[in-house]
Order: sequence, then structure tokens, then C-alpha cells
Amino acid sequence: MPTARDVANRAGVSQSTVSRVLNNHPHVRPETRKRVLDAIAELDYHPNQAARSLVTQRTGSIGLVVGDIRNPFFAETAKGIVDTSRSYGYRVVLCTTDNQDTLQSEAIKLLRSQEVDGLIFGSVRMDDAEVLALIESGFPCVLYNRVLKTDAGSYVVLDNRKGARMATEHLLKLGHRRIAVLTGSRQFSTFAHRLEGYSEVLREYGIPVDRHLILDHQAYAADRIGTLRRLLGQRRPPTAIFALTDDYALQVLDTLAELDVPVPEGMAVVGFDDIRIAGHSRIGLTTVAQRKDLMGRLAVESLMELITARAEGRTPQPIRLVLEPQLIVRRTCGAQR
Amino acid sequence: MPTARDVANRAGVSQSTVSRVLNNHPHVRPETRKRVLDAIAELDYHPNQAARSLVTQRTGSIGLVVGDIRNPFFAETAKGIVDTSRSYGYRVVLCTTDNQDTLQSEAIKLLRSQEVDGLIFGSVRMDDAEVLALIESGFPCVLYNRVLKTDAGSYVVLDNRKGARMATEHLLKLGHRRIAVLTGSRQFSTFAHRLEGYSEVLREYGIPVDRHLILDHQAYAADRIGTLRRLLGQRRPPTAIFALTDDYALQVLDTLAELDVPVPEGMAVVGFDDIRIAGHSRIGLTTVAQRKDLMGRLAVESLMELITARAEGRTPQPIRLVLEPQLIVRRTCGAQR
DNA sequence: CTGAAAGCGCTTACAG
DNA sequence: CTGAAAGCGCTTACAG
Repeated sequence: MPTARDVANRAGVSQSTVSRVLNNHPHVRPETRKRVLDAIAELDYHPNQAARSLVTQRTGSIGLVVGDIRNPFFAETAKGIVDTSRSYGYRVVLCTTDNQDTLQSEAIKLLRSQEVDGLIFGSVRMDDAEVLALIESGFPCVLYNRVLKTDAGSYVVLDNRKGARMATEHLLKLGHRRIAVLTGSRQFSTFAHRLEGYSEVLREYGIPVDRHLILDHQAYAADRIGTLRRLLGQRRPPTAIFALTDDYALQVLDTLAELDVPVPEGMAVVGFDDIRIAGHSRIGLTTVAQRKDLMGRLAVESLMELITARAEGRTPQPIRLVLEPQLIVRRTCGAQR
Repeated sequence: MPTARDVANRAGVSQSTVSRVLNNHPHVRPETRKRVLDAIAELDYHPNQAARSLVTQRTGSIGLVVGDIRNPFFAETAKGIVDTSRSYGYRVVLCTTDNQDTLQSEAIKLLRSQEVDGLIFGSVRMDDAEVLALIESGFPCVLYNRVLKTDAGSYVVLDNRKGARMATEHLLKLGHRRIAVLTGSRQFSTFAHRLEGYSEVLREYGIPVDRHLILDHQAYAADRIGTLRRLLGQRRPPTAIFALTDDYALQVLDTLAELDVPVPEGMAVVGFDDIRIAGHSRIGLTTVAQRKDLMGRLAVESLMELITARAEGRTPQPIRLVLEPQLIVRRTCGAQR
């Protein structure tokens, strides 16, 4: 592999000048610049990034930490994150954690060992002490999708409470009074906030929140048929299920089909996220849409601001962006009957 | 940030000894080791990766180059690639190209500037001169999913011809004689090989390949309704459509629904890939399954072998792995009527 | 406008 | 078993 020294020798200049040309410094004679550029082309020279990082103290990479990249929500936001990073000249290291703490710790090590300039977290738990400590140490990081309980740090999230309010109110207006909800762990702010929105609206309509209508996804996943059969076998069974992610909603549609419950006639179903497949004619899922591309873009732009601030020795204010949800009415809620 | 020098001072040893402990060298007195380890813990020291890379000439990262991470096939293989890489202590830099050459060139620069030790390509064109040159230069890289026309380099692919044969033969055995095929660009080996399998079987059954039954996805995408309407309006319209990816098949199901053509009664549909949603009760897509997790794992293992060989100065033989397809019969083909 | 020198933070022979 | 020194390949003041 050719080095800057090889280029310098070939162009008959010093290594400093090669570096100046490479970094577009002013004060290089056009003729000198051309000689260097020619030598670079002739040798097919590419500067060694490690050497560069070592002296500049920046890597040009960021880390993206998500639970599971196969989850369409994360795949769709990842697209925006990679594209926007590239526009800033940044690379993205993909870290998947399967929601395991040890794997998240590994991702955090990337920052500590200066392999990345910043970190974007998509699947943080509300009480995550490690991420909280990282933020408080002033390391550049941005949360998206989910936030910490303390509201610490910079983040880009949907107004999840509002989104859940919209979905619940939509079902109420369609006449539903017994609305079940399928939620994930309340350790995640997404579920906690969506559940709050759901409960709020019910109360505003004078409907008590019935804990028999709150299904935990973990229990459901362990026995789908049994869980839904029990739900439907209640004295006053629900007429609608609000699944707090589209992924959950797809599973519910699956189980209802197995139980021969027609949707929406026998049961209305609403999801959350508006992943691509939700709009497919065979699915037609009514759901709450998030601007996933925008969320990814804003997360990167926020992180870039934090990284720049740190490099300039500033202590930046946290950046907190809350995006607007949008209700997408399709077939599974029954509104289009 | 603390450095190895800080650790050395605190432990009362030299920097060399710190390095030895860090790299698990033998010949370090247990007591000395402990002192160093304690100092590392007290200072929360993490070795600077750039400095390490500079001297070891390895980065501990690989690049994953795919067209679009939102494509479930790539998201699902990416999972296997990230997990396996981690088991080797490697990080994954995610490069998405949108099938643009300039973006693929950028990914290749990562290798030239020694930001990654190797590259895994998921979306290579058959006639890609740049990737071919890279392989011939001996840079560690592995293709998966798609290969080059010259069959150069190391790769992990499905036996696409065989997969297409299985799907086509299945339709023939169901009595279909007019089978349309929806293909992507033949510049990609996946489509070229699947198309070959399709044509082969037809010929073996004494059925001429009718070019009016070969639909290009680009034309279809531009006017879905019109394209299918024209297909169905032929004198002898097809009774089945073989979409060469599940993504295409989902689109076909969508368009057929708009045209009020019942599946499978009015039209049988078969896909390729077996992405997760294909098995959903609302979709029930008959398709050719690929072991996407396995493919990702094997791609990384192959790349690790190439990287190791190169580091040891060996010139390794290309590694060529061809995986077996599996036909998954669901509802859209009509076999389960 | 250009070059010589120092230094980023590690690892690795080479001594001892 | 341990340390002093060199060097990986760049960038960046500092001179001139």
C-alpha cells in the first residue's frame, strides 16, 4: 500500500504538502497541487484512516445501536441514518443488541475506545443506567424512538402518547367501548407512553381501564391461541384490539385468523408504526404512522451537532425533537365498511 | 481519556507490560498482571483502536455492502452477518448503495483506506468491473446472494437455478401451462439464474418459452395495473405468475386485488426468498426458501478465512458455497385448495 | 507557499 | 519476566 511518503517522493514535495492537498488547505500553489494530485492518482493512493484518526482524534464513524435490524421499523430508520451520515462524510457501524445489556455495553465500548465519534440508540430501556452515565459524561449520543425515564440527553421521538390517543379515540368514535391493548414491556418508553395515551382517552370518555383488557406481549407470544381465546371468552369480551406495534398487530391478525374471527367484523384491530407491509392490500392495517425516514435523518443531524460542539469544546444544550403522529385509517378498524 | 501510559504509571510498570496484559501475552507475572488490570479498571481505560490498527495493520471491522437494508432479505441476512462478526470480535460497517455505482465505489474505498479488513457484497452486478478488479487484487471480499459473470472470487449463494426449477415444476404439476414470470434486471445473477431455471423446466416439459409472459419489473413498477391488465388480456393469458422475489410477489398480490382477480382461483402466484411476512396467514405465499441466517453466517466465516490467509501471507483458494433451496407450499399456488 | 520535526497511542522486536 | 526504543502513517504547529 502506498503511503503519503511515496506520494511525496513521486511528486517531489514534502509529506506536509501532500497532507495539505489531501485536506484542501489553502496556500498550496496550483502547480504543486496538480503534481501531488497526479502522484496520488498514479499510485492509487488512499490515506490510511487509522493514522488520520490517531492524530485528528476523530474517526468519521458513528455507531447505530438497535435491538434487531430485521424489525422493519429499525430497518427503515437505519436507511435514513446511513444516508444522512454519508452526506456528512460519516460511516455507520451497525450494532444489534437483541435487547441484551452485554451487547449494548459492547457498543458503548466503541465510543470509549474511540472507534466511533458518537452513538445513536434506538432501543434504550427507560432505566438504563449505563446509557444515562454515558450521556452525563458528555459523550455525543442521541436516542431515537425510545427515551430515558429522566428525560436526559438528546433525542428524536414520536409523540407516542398522542399517537395512542389518536388510535384509541378513533376506535371509541367507531363505537367500541371494550378495547383491549397488546403491549410490550413498560420498561420501554414507547410502550409506557402509548399505554398512557390509551388510558387517558378511556378515562376522558368515562370508561374505566380494565386490566383484564391489557395483554402483555410476552405472555401472548408464549401462547397466542390460548391468550386470545381467554380474552374472547370473558363475560364482556373486547370488540377491538389496539396492538402497540404493527409487528404485534400482524401477529394478532394471524391468531384471529386461526380462531376464525373475522376482522374487522368480529374484532377491530389497530396497530402502531405504519411499517411498509401495513399498507398491503392483504393486510390493510389501520395504524399510527411515524416518519421513520425523517426520524433517522434528524437523529443523525442532532448527533452531528453534538459531535461538532464537543470537538469545539462547547457543552451543547440537549436537542429534543418530538415528531407528530398521523392516524392512517385502513380496513382492520372497520371504519371503511 | 486515559492512555496506556497513564495505566503504566499507575501500575508502576512500563507501557510494554500494559500492552502485554491487554493482549493476553504469556510471560507476565500474575502479580504484575493484577496490578495492571486494577489500574485499567480504576482509570476505566479503553485502548485507542486507531493506534492499535495503525501498528497491527488490522482494523477489526468489515464492511457490509447492500442495495437497500429495508429489503427484508438484506435485513435478515444482515442479522446473521452482524452476529457472526461479533463472535469473531469484528464490527460491521453498513454501506447501502441504492444500487448506485458511486456509492459502491465509496464502500470499496473503505478497504483501500484500511478502514475495514474485508468486504461482503450482497448486491453485485454480474459485470461489475470494479468488484472484479478488487477480487483480482487479492483484497479479502466475499459475495453473497449474487455473483459475478466470471464466477470469480469467493461467494455464498443459493442454487438459484434449482430453486426456480422447483417453483416452476410445482406449478406445472398443478396443471399450469401458461406461467408468466416477473423478473428484475438480468444484470443480476439472481434473476439471470432463476430465469434460466424457469426456462429449462418449461423446455423439459415441451413448453416453448413465450416472451410475452416475461415481465420486467421496471416496466411493471411504472404501471402496475396496466401491465397486469395487458398480461391478462392476451389471447391465451397465463394462469400463474412466478415472481422472482417475494417483494415482487407481494406487489403482484396487491395489483391482482385491485383488479379483483382472486388468488389462487383466478391466478396462482409463487414468490422467491421466503421473507418473514410470506408466512403470514393473510399472505400465505408459496415461495422458494433461502437459509438467510446461514447465508450470512457462512459469508462472514468465509471472509474471516480470507482475512486470516492474507494476514499470514497465504494466497487462499476461493471459497464457493452453494446452498440448497427449499420449496414452501402455502396458499397462493392453489395446491392446498 | 513549503519543509523538518514532533507527536497522536499503541505494538513489537530487541535486550537484559 | 520486563523495559527502552523504534515505528505504524498521518496532521499540525513552527520556521523560513
